[in-house]
This record gives sequence, structure tokens and C-alpha cells, in this order.
Amino acid sequence: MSDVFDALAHPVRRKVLKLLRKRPMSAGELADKFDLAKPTLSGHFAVLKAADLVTTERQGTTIIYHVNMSVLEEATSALMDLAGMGKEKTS
Amino acid sequence: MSDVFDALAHPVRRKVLKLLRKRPMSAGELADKFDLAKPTLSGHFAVLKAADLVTTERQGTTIIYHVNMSVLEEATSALMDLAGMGKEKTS
DNA sequence: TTGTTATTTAGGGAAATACCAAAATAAGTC
DNA sequence: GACTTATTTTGGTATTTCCCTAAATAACAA
Repeated sequence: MSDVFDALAHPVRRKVLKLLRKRPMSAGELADKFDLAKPTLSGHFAVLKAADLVTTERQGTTIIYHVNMSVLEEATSALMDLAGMGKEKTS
Repeated sequence: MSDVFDALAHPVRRKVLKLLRKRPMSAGELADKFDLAKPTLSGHFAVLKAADLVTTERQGTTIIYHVNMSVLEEATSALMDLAGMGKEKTS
């Protein structure tokens, strides 16, 4: 879970997830949305992938990134837990 | 908001918030829960405070930390938004 | 003022992170 | 094979983060 929060800590990576939530996109297509060199973005993708927040699918020469909603939802649950929102035992 | 996600990225800081959610605690009392030097914890507290995730109150010589639930809830909402959970416009 | 307790600030070193340009890899086409 | 396109890996530098010990500050008591 720490991997996930680490990944979420960078604004670029949060924006990548936001973009991927609308639809899967290739690495290059994603990179075009940022004012950063492609290797830099590639590094960010690797962090997201290590946290299992995205998955990849190769289509010929391009690589398509998909957001992994279940992990994003788990992170949200973890944070809700920390915030004491929902699912609480009234003891 | 980036300050908040940065603050949440470190496991020690998440644990501090979890402890403070039960009840406010002094810096020293918190520090005792970790196997780290007090100045190290003080640094973590400063990060949490910069993100407005905690507030402080001095009582004589001790400083009491309180979790700022509203900011924690805002962060949860932001993540829920990223995850597309709840509050969505069906368009 | 001297001393004690609680906490933070200062200073420094090691490790991690973020960025880039250049080179390498992968898949496909001619 | 030679070339093109898409992407990642490598190598390098600069900045930031994390942790420590030692010193400074704050509030209070004797």
C-alpha cells in the first residue's frame, strides 16, 4: 500500500491516472499531454506500474496503458479508513 | 493538495495520523510509539503541519498535536474523485 | 539564575527522486 | 537486411528526503 501512496504523491502521476480513467492511452499519447521528456514520463509510468495502479498491453509497436481501478479503489478505502469515514465499528 | 499527498506518502506520517485520530497526543508521546529519534519525528510533524493535516496547541512545556479531520476528508474526496467513486455527474 | 523537561532547529551524510540527452530495444514495413 | 516508429533503459546531474547527533529554544520550578 505504501507503493500506492508513493505513486499518488506526484502530481504528474495523479494526472496520468485521471487521463487514463477516461480511456486507455498509449505512452506517447500520454506523454504529449505533458511538457516533459518521454523518458521522464516513462519513469513515472514505471512507478505507477510497480504500484499496480496501471497495466499495459502491447499493440504492435505501441504500448497501451490502462488504469487499474480496483487498486485505486483500495487506496481510497485505505484513506477513508484513516479518515474514519464509513465502514466503522461503533464498538 | 499536493502537499497533502506528499505528507501521506510516508508510512510513519500515516501512522501518526492514525494515532491522532483516537486522541490528541503530545510530540513526545507520539515519538515514543516509533523507533526513531525525536528530531526525526519532529520533522515528520512539520510535514504534516505544513499540509495542514495537524494543528498544535501548547500546554506549558508540551505541545499537543491534533489531527485536522477536515483536511483528511478533503484528501479522501480528492482520491475518490480520481477513482470516480461517488459524486459523479452521469452526464 | 540555575536546572529540568519537552520540543525544535541546525548541520551533515546517505539514499532516493526527478529530470534530461543519448543509446538500446521491440515491432513492423520496404 | 535496412529503415521507421514507439517506447524503454542507461548514465549523468541536481534536488529532495530521511535519518542521525548536537545545539538551541521555551516554559516552568527551585
